[in-house]
This record gives sequence, C-alpha cells and structure tokens, in this order.
Amino acid sequence: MPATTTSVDAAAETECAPRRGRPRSAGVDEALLTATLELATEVGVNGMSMDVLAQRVGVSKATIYRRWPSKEALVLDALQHAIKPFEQVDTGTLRGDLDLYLGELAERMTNGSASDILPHLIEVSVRDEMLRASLDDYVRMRRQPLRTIIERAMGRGELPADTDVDVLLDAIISPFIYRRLLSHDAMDDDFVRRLVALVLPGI
Amino acid sequence: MPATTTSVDAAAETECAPRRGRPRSAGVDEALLTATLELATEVGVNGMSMDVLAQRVGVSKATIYRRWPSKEALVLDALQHAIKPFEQVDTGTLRGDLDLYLGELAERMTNGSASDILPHLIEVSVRDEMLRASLDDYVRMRRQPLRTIIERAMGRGELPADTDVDVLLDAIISPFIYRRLLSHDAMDDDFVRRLVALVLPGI
Amino acid sequence: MPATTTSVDAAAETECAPRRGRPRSAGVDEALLTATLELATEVGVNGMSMDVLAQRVGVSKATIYRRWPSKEALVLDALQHAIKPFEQVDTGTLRGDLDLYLGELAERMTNGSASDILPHLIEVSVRDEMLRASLDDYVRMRRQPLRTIIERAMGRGELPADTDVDVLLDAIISPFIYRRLLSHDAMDDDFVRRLVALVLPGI
Amino acid sequence: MPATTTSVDAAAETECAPRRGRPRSAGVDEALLTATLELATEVGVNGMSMDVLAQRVGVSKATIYRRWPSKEALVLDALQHAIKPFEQVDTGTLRGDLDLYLGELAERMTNGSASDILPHLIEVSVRDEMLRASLDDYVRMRRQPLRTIIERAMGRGELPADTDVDVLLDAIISPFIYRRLLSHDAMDDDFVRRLVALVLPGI
DNA sequence: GATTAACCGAGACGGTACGTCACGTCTTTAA
DNA sequence: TTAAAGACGTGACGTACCGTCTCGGTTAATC
Repeated sequence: MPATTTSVDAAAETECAPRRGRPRSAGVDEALLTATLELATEVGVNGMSMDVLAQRVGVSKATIYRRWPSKEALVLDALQHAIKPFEQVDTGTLRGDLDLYLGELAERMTNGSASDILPHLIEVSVRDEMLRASLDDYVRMRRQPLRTIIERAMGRGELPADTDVDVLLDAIISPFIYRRLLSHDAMDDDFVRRLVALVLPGI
Repeated sequence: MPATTTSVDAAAETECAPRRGRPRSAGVDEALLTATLELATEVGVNGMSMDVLAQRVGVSKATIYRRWPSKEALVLDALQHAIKPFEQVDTGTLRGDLDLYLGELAERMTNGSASDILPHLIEVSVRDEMLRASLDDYVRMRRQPLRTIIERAMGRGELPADTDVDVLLDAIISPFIYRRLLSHDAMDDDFVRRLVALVLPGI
Repeated sequence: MPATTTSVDAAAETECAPRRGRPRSAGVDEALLTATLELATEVGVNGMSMDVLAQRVGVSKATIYRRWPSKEALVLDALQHAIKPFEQVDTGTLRGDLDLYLGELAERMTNGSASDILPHLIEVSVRDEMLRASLDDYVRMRRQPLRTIIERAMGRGELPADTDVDVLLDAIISPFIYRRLLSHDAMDDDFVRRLVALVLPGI
Repeated sequence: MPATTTSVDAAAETECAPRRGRPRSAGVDEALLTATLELATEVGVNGMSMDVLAQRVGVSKATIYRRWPSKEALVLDALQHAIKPFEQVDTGTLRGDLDLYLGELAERMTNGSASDILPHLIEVSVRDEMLRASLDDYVRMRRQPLRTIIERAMGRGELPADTDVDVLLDAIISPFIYRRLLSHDAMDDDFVRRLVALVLPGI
C-alpha cells in the first residue's frame, strides 16, 4: 500500500532507522490529514490557511511542515488518504460488475466532497513536476478496479481479446470527471445506462 | 454574441444608455484580456499578480477592478475572449468532419496554452456560483461545433436517428479533457482513431 | 474683506473680465464652503473625501478644483469663511473689554467646532509654503481685536505706554490654543480670571 | 519610566509572562522608532509610507503592525522615544534656572525636528480617544521640568507661596508652542527675556 | 542517571499579493 | 465656457497567507 512520495511515511522511517530523539507524536499525521480534508472541503483549498489548520488540530505549523514539504503535498496526501478503496467487484458477469461499479462511482462523484479538492491539485500540478507525478499515480490507481473488471470480462470471453482497454477506460471514466468538473450535468442511473450502451453496445 | 455576465460589455452599455461622463478608454479591455491570457499562461493564474498585469498594460489597478469584480472574473473573460471559434467544418461526410475537427482539437489540447487556465477556473467555480454559471456557458459553447457535425450526419443518415447525441458528445470530448488535465497521456492521431473506432464503430 | 489668495473670488473675476461662455453657477462657492466645514467637522479633514463632498453638494469634482487649487486651500478658505468676526468690544475699561472678549474666546474655543480643522492646516502648512502664508494671515487677523483692546487701554493710560504688546498678546492668547490643542484642560471663567491676574496683575 | 499604552513594552512583558514562541527580534523596535522619526521629519508623517519605512529598516510591514496598531500609534511612540529628557536644571536661583531652561526650549523649538510631527498627532488625536490620552501624557511630561523649577523657587521664597503654578506654566510654555505652530515668529533670547519680564515681573 | 538529539507549542519573521480608497487630472456630453 | 459624470494614473493603506526560523520545554533512546 502506497507510501506516497510526497509525505514522509512514519512507519517506513521507523523500520529503517533507530531514530534517536523524541519520536513523532502518534496520531498527528492522521489528525492532520482528516482535518485537511474537512477544511479543504468546507472552504476550498485556497480558502484553507495553514495557520487555521494548525490551530484547529492543536499543532504548530512547524509540525506540519516537518511532515509535508508544502500545502499541496499535504492536500494530495489527504486526498489519497481519503479514498475508500472500491471493494473488489465480482458478480461473475460484465453486466453485473459494471452496474455495481459505475453505480457507486456515480454516487461518489455526485455526493463525494473530496472531489472538490481535485481541481486545485490539477491547477498546481500544471506548474509542479513533483505534484504532477503524484497526481498521475493517484489517477492510475483510481482506474485499476475498472481495468480489472474489463480484463476479467475479456478472460471470460465476454469481450473480444483485442479490446482497446486503455481507450475504453478513458471513454467510460472521463465523462464522469467531465460532468463533475465542467458541465455539472447529472450522473444518474439513466446516464450510466446510456453511456454503457454507447461504448459497449453488445452488452 | 455572448455578452458574459462577469464583464461589462462596453458595446451593450453604449446602446442602452446615453453614457455620461468620460467614456472608458478604448482598447483597454482588449489589451487587458490579451495580457491576462499571456501572463496567466506564462506563470499561471496564481502566479499572475494584478499589480504586474496593470503595470504591463500601463493601466492602474483601479481601472482593472472597475471592469471586472475580481481576478477570476477577469481570467474567465480572458479565456472566453481567447477562443478562436472552430471554423465550421463541413467535408460532406462524418468521417471527414471528425478527422478534421478532432485533429484540431487534439492539437489545441496538446499545444494550446489557454487550457492551463481552465483548472484554476474549475477550482474557483466550486465555490463561486456566478463563475460556475459563466464556466458552464463556456463549456456548452465549446461543445457546439461537434454537436453540429453529429446532427448533420444524422440528417444525412450516416448515424441512426435515435443516436444519443448528448452522451456521444461526452464520450468523445471528455477523454480529451481527461488526458489534458489528469492522466497527461498523449493525444496523437492514433488516440483519435482508436477513440472514434470505439464510440462510432460503424464509421 | 477677505478675498483670500488661495481662492478665486467670484466677485473679483466678474468685475475685471467680461467672461465669455457659461457663467459659474451662483451659490456654489457658498455651498461648498459650508459643506466643507460641516464635513470636516463631522469626520475630520482627512476623513473628508473630495468625492463625497462633491456628491453631497451635487457638484462635480472639476467644479471644485476650478475654484480651489487643492483640498487644503478649500479647507482654509472654509475656515476663514466660518469666522464670525468679533463685534468690536468697547466697554470703556480694560477690565470690561477683557471680560467680554476673553469670555467669548473661551466659549468659542470650548464649543466651536471649526477649531478641529486647525490642526490639519497646521500640519500641512509645515510642508506647504503657500498655505503657511495664508495661515499666518489668518492667525494675525484673529489677534487683531485683542490688540485693539490693549492699545486702547494704553491710550487711556490704563496700561503703561511701554507695554510689550506683542508678547502680551502671545501670553494671553496662546494658553487658549495650548489648552484646546494639547492639554485639553478646561477653559472656564476661573481660568480666564487667573490668567488675567497673572499677566496683568495691576488690573 | 514611560511604558506607553500604544506600544507593547518588551521589558514589561518579559517580567510578567513566560513569553512563549519566538521572541521579538531585538533592536527592531528601536530601529523602527528611530527610522520613523527620521522619515517623518524628512517628508512629513503623511509623506512617510509604511512600505518605505519597512524597507528602509529591512523589516516586513507585518512586523510593524505586530508592534503598533496604526501608523499614528507608531509615530507617537517615536515622538515619545525621541525626547531627550531635559537634564535637571538647578543653578540655585530662579533667574538662572529660567535662563538655562527656556534658552534650551527656545533652541529646541526653533531647530528641533521632532516638533514637525506634533501637528499631525494633534490632528489625529481629535478623532482618536486612545491617541489623545497618550498625547496628553506626553504633554504633561514635557511640563514637568519647568514645574520643578517653579516649585523649587517657591520653596526658596523667590516666589510667593500662593503662586498659581498651573496657569504660570501655561503662560510660559504655550507661547513657544504658539509661535512654533501658528505665528512662526522668532523665539530668540530677546523674546525669552520679554516673556519672563511679563509673567514674572519681579525677577 | 546524564546526555543528547529530535520532537513539540507558540509565534515572530520577510516577502508578496490582495482589494480598497483618495487625490487631482482628463475627457466626454449637455447646457 | 462652464457644468455633471465619471474614468484615469498614482500610490498608500491595512490584511492575509506562505514557508522559515527561533524560542523554551518535552520525550525517548543512548551513553
């Protein structure tokens, strides 16, 4: 499980060095990530000041910057931390898997607050090489469950062996992002059904 | 032609009111929009300071804030102002229209500087009702050329009359946005061909 | 009759030139001086903005600056305009004259609002040659009534012929200014009596 | 020792509180007060901008506003800080004391730069309760040396026991202020001599 | 137990941008 | 020519935030 490159993973440090001196306070990482998510969701990433965050958690700013190199690194970590992994969908049929997965995706996209953070990270990543890499990782990770569903269906023969998986993933996932960020159109069951009908007309 | 809600359209005002007092300096709007686009592209929207912008255009900050209520309103207006409308594509066939249109879209997405501004506006629009409305307008406008192409093809019988146009537009356009903003994958000819093959398999 | 050097006196202009074009609106000078005094008294000279003043009088800023070269010139003119000249005191005795004059001076200093403007003019006059000259004129004028009283008393023999008038005036008037501007001590009848007892012990 | 109400006196805080956090940079208060006096003297209080002041001292504006709530509070503090206390005059006779003290007062009033700041503070104090209190303190303090001289002379019998000290102080000091701020008349030895001859004719 | 090194809170620091405000000038149309 | 309206450049204001630094004071592992 992904020790991100932007945050210093406490556990990882513990195992490789004896670490003299006072150890980092337990639970502070957790508390900060949670509070970051809350605050960023409430008032936006730009609206969230590090001073306020520190005060709310009862921590000094130095303590934050000892753990993350910048506000954005913290925010990205908070975003990654917030993902409840999709529990592995496996109904036995492509139809069933898609219904389950895309239904939950639509629901998350519609109600999930965390996504409000994404635009900020996208913006900063335009100028920040480091952050862009982390963001790419994050994005790739989010595609994995659907990729598994597709590939399993190919294995079962429900989809042709020469299916263009990458583009298929794009065509399925990106409309969700697009509607969430840009057009603000609804993502209801009807939308999901029509999208599947379009890109996977056979089933 | 869309007089946006965020900027005061000089022409519109001229026609409805006698306009007393010293009129707005001619060309300043134009110069500011252009410079905004340049600066925002060079250093990012956040990196662009209103003081520097004013100085570069040879204008006072007050003059800017007299025209736009905030930095974001200005940036959005600059973005809308920057769109060179797609010249109407009409090769006679859906195949030809798509090749032309999507080719240019891919090229713009890859090299177009303006898109760096989009993420910033997306972020702010999450919290700013007004801006979100303007952004929605902008997005809808950008979809129009492709919609025309599709509907023309339906008229010619190249596409079935019950084609789900809205979702089809989503499925075609959003992967470009997705790759531009999130996955940073390439948008070459190969990608375009494969995407079309997926969503419009017949053609 | 106080045609100040800082303001263009409407009457004076009328008599020396035929003045082509639209004549200056009558009463505007008066209205501006009055409003200036009011505003400056309400919110202080610094707190009074020319825009607000213009709006309140229903006049454009250009109209003001056509009449006075600067805010301070206007304010000074307003101050001079506001002085109700002391009606000539002449009771026949020094004692009586002083009682009357100093009593009214104390009352004006205590309740007069106009004096709040003085400190501002003093400050600006430090850096403004022109204004300082005008202010000096104003000050000298204010001393005149008391000077007359003293000199009349000398003529009557109530005061020795070698009385040091200038310093005597200083010693009498300046404590009023001092208490008004700096120490904020009271200026009641008792104070007047004691001051006279000090500088004019014989009477 | 005058811990002013407008500035946070570092020493005072140290003794009463444990002082957590990074301590205020040493010498910055001093440097700011000095530079303020210089700048205000050079270009006037209004002509002195906080940005320039900060830059000249090599300090950020926030650092200034952390120490004083406003420009005026800073300026007043600078003024109080600048007073070189009159070394206690004691020649043994009233005559000698007055010659010494008033001579220096006249010299300071004539050449002293600090007094240019006073008019500004007077103006602001009209609207600012807080500042007025501080200014009153300052004024009272400045009167003290002369008060001592007078009272000592009373003790020696050089002045009658029922001398009206307060009004006497007014009558001596205020003409200096008056000439400095308003009439701009000279304050030479002759003036001092004549003033003393007037208010203290016996000696 | 003493040392030591990293931690902790608080909060001051330099830098930089923000959006507002006022002054005095300039440029329109209307009278 | 003057008037009202109001845009203009200049430049200061005081606030906010970032990321760094500096205090005095813990808190373990090492000596």
